[in-house]
Amino acid sequence: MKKKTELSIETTEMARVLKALGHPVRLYIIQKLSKMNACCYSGDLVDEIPVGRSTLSQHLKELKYAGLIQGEVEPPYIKYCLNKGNWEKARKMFNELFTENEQL
Amino acid sequence: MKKKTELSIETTEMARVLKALGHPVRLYIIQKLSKMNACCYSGDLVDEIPVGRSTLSQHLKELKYAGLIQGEVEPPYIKYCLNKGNWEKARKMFNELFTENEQL
DNA sequence: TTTATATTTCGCAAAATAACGAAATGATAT
DNA sequence: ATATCATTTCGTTATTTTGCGAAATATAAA
Repeated sequence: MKKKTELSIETTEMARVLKALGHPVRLYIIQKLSKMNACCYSGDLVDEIPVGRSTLSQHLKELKYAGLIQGEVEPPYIKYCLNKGNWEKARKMFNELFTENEQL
Repeated sequence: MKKKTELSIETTEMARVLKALGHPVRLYIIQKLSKMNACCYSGDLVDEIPVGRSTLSQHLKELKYAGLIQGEVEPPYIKYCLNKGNWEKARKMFNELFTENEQL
């Protein structure tokens, strides 16, 4: 093969998810939501994570944009939970990545 | 908890791996090495991936730094393979991430 | 209506990343 | 000694990311 093809959409999409997870603060949030199978509030997180409120908000926004979490308005709070559907998709992608098979 | 602790080393380390995988070119390389259970040369990759030689080299360096691949000098080539040990570690980390359990 | 509370957006600065081509490296072949 | 080949390093530029505090938003309580 001498042709430079574009990388597949699947690869690009998966890289986007990995990138969203590739920051300690964001990974911590996802670990927490995943492991405890729970939801959380920005105000709780800001006490556990060494980062300011506005920065935390920015990270939550990115996780939301990547489709990994979703926010539910619950005045005066916003409750953040895993996006179960996309999380399951991610699980499958990762599984496939770690499953050795012969074809490309 | 009102104390802002540092994020754990485990989380920080895992984020580093995820970050290394969070770029389409790097993910493509890892997918290839993982799925085909094979090794490859920079010169082969440069024909498949829409990026220049020096840029590709940079990405390989990052994957190496993250411990995901290793290079074996085989003049005049360099043969890149998955770092099996670390790859297995990564697999376990990911598995744990996707395994719901109650404790944090 | 004013006050308080939780969170986000804005504006900015510093740092990191991505990409490129030219030049360097290291090895072999002529 | 010179030429060739695969790859990396260097120097640079453009873009993105990260982080902060101040200001804005939205909602509820006094």
